[in-house]
Amino acid sequence: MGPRHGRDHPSLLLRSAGLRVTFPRLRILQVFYERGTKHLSAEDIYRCLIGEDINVGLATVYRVLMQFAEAGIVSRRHFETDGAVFELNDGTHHDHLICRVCGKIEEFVDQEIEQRQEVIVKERGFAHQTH
Amino acid sequence: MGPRHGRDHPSLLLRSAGLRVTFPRLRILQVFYERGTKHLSAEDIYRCLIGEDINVGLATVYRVLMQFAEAGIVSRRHFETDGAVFELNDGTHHDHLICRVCGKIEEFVDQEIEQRQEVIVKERGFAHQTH
DNA sequence: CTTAATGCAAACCGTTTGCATAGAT
DNA sequence: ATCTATGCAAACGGTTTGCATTAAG
Repeated sequence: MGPRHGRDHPSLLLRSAGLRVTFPRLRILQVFYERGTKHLSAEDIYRCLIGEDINVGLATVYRVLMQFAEAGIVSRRHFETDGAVFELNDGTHHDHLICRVCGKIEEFVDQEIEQRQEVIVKERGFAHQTH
Repeated sequence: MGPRHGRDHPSLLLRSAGLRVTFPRLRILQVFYERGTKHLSAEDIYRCLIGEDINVGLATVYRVLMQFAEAGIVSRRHFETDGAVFELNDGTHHDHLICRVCGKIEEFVDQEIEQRQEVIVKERGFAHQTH
């Protein structure tokens, strides 16, 4: 059921998310595919789209990113800085390692940590549900 | 007398942080001590101080919180929501478990996770430093 | 043709800052 | 007396929204 992006044709990806296929949405997807950086702010994306033949407004970038996030196409992250960054979902979960000096973000997955998190959530999960 | 476990007299705490002892700073500290909730936004604190004999401005709340954070008295957190929350430092490190439905925050510490994090940071740490 | 998506500008919200005044040492 | 801290209001940056227009289905 989980959308397998990354290999799907962008139009199909949008359709299967129940979104109309429009220029801004395609273009924003493209930026994610093209860009080396994995974590992009709305502004980052907006700046990539300025000065092109067809104009895309900043408000649209925000709207599209929100829709993408709701559809599971991207994830919205906040880290410790103000302002959100968005990251294309590739179906794999991972954590982040952020350099406090240069802000560089590296990703990692550690099975031990994942397992312990599961245990802890389970331990407390029931308490939450009764709340 | 000497500092008592975990909670110095507020004035001493401020002094030892190199901060002048002022009404707003004392009052904001008090709010942290009195409030059951551990994670407070600037607004939360501000609202606690409205309608009292002496007025404390919102800008002051922000300024004081920033100073407290710099002095290590509180920590600033962002979680996934917009807006920062502040938490009194008690010297112990912990992680957070946040309910996606009601927003409730629980704290926990897990030694296995802490150790794995150490390992991972070390593994990648050198790469960072050369950067 | 119908309904959703877009651009633009204005609104918004949390946070920061400039400035004249009050307050701490 | 000095020099910092405060309140207020205005500025700010990121994000959202109202509305008339355009484009997708």
